[in-house]
Amino acid sequence: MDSTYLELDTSLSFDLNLNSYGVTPKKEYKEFQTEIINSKKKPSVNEEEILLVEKLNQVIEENKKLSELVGVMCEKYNNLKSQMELLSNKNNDQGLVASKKRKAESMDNSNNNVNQVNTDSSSTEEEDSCNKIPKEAIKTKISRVFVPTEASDTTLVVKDGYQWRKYGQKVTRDNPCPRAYFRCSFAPRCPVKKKVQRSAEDRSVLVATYEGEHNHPNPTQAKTGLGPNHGVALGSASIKSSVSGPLVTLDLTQPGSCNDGKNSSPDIKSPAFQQFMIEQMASSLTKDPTFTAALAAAIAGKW
DNA sequence: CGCATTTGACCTGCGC
DNA sequence: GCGCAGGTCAAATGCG
Repeated sequence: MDSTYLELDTSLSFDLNLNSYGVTPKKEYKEFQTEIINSKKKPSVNEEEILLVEKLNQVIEENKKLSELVGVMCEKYNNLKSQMELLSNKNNDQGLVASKKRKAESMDNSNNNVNQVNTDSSSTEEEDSCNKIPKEAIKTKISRVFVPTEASDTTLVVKDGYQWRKYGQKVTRDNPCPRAYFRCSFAPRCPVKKKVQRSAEDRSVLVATYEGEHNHPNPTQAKTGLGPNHGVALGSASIKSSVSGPLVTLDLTQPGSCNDGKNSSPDIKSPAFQQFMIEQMASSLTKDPTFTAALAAAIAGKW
């Protein structure tokens, strides 16, 4: 399988500060502040200037906090990833001990097979061919999407273009915010599930975990010729803009596959790829009208 | 009336 | 074996 990783490390999160462009945010802001002050020589606008500087400082602080948050998230992701690699290595060493999957999941699979038994036998053949490997590692693609929302917004809705039907909600131990469970309802047999929960650390961030792959095109993107999975970027790393803000997608697909347990895409770690990602992020931000409008508003002191 | 959402009950895996 | 926690089911409820 072509599972790919977004190898995010803390350095990348610092790259988000645009350090890679040779310009530190602070420096840029300071230059900007002096520019503003120099450009406005009227003594009557002093108060306005002070106000502007204060607001810019606020933005700097906010940027700092966001960078720290991304850093923490990346750190945790890397920790989890290394743990998962350790676990998968263990499994390989032990001759791929059968995973203790829940009966419900196997029932889901059997239901799928029942549904498809008359029309499609390929799925059962596929399972037979990979009998020795845990189904989870083969069939379940897991990716995580971080969606910035307003903290006051209590709805656990992540607009990704697909149609979701909520089938459950649960409060988990590690997070006081409830977790909502969704199934893709666009196609009746689409196996994709989605869990949405607010981040315990930052209530303004929704964490959507996608499991599985859509067996149909994205309803909203089908017109543009994009194939399945592009809407949530399953199986790939992506940064994209949305109405509510930029989405950061992390693919948590396990390294274990039918072929091997090694990372199949080392290029992602390369500086070139990270540079590409940075450029994509910068491009997304500058192209995002919401962001540019907010920036303009901040400059104009209208926040 | 049909569909989506809510929510308590139930099921299953896991650790002790 | 028991209890806990995560995940799912399905009846009740709400809404257009």
